[in-house]
Amino acid sequence: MSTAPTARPVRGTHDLVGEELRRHRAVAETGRTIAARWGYQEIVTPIFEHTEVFARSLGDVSDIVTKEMYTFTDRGGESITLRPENTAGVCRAVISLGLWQQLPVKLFYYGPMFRYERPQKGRLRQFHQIGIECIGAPEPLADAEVIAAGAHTLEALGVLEATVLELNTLGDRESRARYREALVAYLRGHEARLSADSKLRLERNPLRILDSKDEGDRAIVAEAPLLSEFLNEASRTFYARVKEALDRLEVRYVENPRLVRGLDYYTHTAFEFTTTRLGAQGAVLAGGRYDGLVKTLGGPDVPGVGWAAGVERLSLLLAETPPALRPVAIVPIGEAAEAEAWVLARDLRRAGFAVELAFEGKPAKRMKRADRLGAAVALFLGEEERARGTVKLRLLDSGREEEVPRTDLVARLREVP
RNA sequence: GCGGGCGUAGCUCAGUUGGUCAGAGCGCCAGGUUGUGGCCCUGGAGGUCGUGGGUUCGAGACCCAUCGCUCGCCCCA
Repeated sequence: MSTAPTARPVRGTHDLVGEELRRHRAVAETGRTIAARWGYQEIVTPIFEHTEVFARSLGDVSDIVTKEMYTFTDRGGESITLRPENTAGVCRAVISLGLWQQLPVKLFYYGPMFRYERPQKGRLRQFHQIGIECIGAPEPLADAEVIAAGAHTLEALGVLEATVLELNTLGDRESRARYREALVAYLRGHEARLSADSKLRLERNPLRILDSKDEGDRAIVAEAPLLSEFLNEASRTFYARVKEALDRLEVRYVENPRLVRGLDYYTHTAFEFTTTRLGAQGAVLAGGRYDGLVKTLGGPDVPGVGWAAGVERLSLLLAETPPALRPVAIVPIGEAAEAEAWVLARDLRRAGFAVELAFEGKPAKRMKRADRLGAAVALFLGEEERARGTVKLRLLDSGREEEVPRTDLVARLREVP
C-alpha cells in the first residue's frame, strides 16, 4: 500500500476502531470498575507536565528521561514533556490540589502515555495505561491491597492465569544504599567480563544488572551478594508483613530476588505480573512502593504505592472480543414511510435503543446493511403497516416475524435479548 | 540506539531459474428479488507490485538506499 505521508499515522501510533477499540475499552472499563470497588477514585491529569516533574522523579540517569521522552519548548519558552508514565503526574496533582491533607488518597487513572521507543508488539510510542496509586499509607497492608487490587483486575479480565506475580523488596533507602555499594564492589571485580550494556549500567543503574538477559552477566550475577542479606530489621519485617497479607488474601506470588525496577523512586516492595504470551514484552502490570517521590516533587514527606498496567498488552491477552452493540434497524418501504421512519427512529432512540436507519436504498440493501451491522431486529414500515398503525418486527437471528402495534413497540423491543 | 525477517488490490496471500505475472480467496459495489438480510449465481470497481536509484534488451522478482511493519537486544506497562 503506497500511502501519502498525510495519510499515514506517526510511527508507533495506532488508530483504535471496531474490535480493537472494544477490547481496549473493556480493559480500561474493567480497570475502572475494579478500582472503584477497592475505593480508588478516578483522576484525570494533563497528558503533559513541566519536564522537571519527570526529570526529578524518574532520576536523571534512567533511560526514559535520557532518551525516551517527548520534550519540547512551548511558545512561552517552557520545557514541556508528554508524560511517559503517570505516577509522577498523579503525585504532582496530589500536591497541587492539597489532597495530602486527607490521607490516604486512593486514585485510579487511565490515559495515553508517550515514549520514544522502537515500536514492537505490545510496545508503542503512544500507548495507554491504567493504574492505581495509594498515597499516604506507610503500612505494608497498603502494598498488599494495591497488589491484590491488581490481581483482581487481571482476574476480572480473565487473564490472571496467563500471568505470574513476581515479588521482591528493594528495602528502605538505607538498606538499598548499603546493598548497592556491596553489589558495585562485587561487580567491579568482574567488570572485564560484563556485557557492554552492563558496563554502562554499572555507573548508572547497577541494580539493573541483576535482571540482565546476557548469559555472561547472569553467571556473574548468580554469585553476587543478595539484596535480602543487606536488609535492615525494619525492611525485613516490612516485607514479611506484605507477604503475610498477600497469603491471607490468597494472592499467589513467586519471590524473585533479582526483580528490580527501572525507575529511581521505588523502595521496599517491587512486583510485576508477567506473561510469556507477549514475547519480549512480558510485563503486563507492575509497580511498587515509592516513599520518597512526593517529597522529591516538592510536597510533604508522604509515602506511596501503586502500579500501572499496559492497556494494549492486556488487550492482546484478552480471550475474546466484547460484542458490539446490536442496533434496531428500521426499513421503510415506500415514499411516505420514509419520512415517518425518521420520526419512529427518533422515538426509539429517545426510549434508549440504538437505531440504524439508512439514508437511502431498497429494502434488500437496507437489510444487508442491517445484517452487517449486527442488528438484532429489523422493523419494516410499509403501506399496510402504516394503515394499521403497526410495524412488522423481524428477529434477525431466527427470521421469525410478528406484527406489533406501534403503541406496544417499545415494550416489545425491551423483551428482545 | 544495535542485529535478523518482511513490504504485491481494503484484508489474507500466489506469483517457478528475471521474459502475457499483474493474479486468487475474502471484502466492496451492482444485478438476479421495484416489501425482507445471512446461502447461492452473474457482472463490476480496485494495485505506477512501499518509495527512490541502479544492473539488464527486459525486474514484482537481482543490487543499493530510504520509509514502514515485525522479531530479538535495550527499555519497560
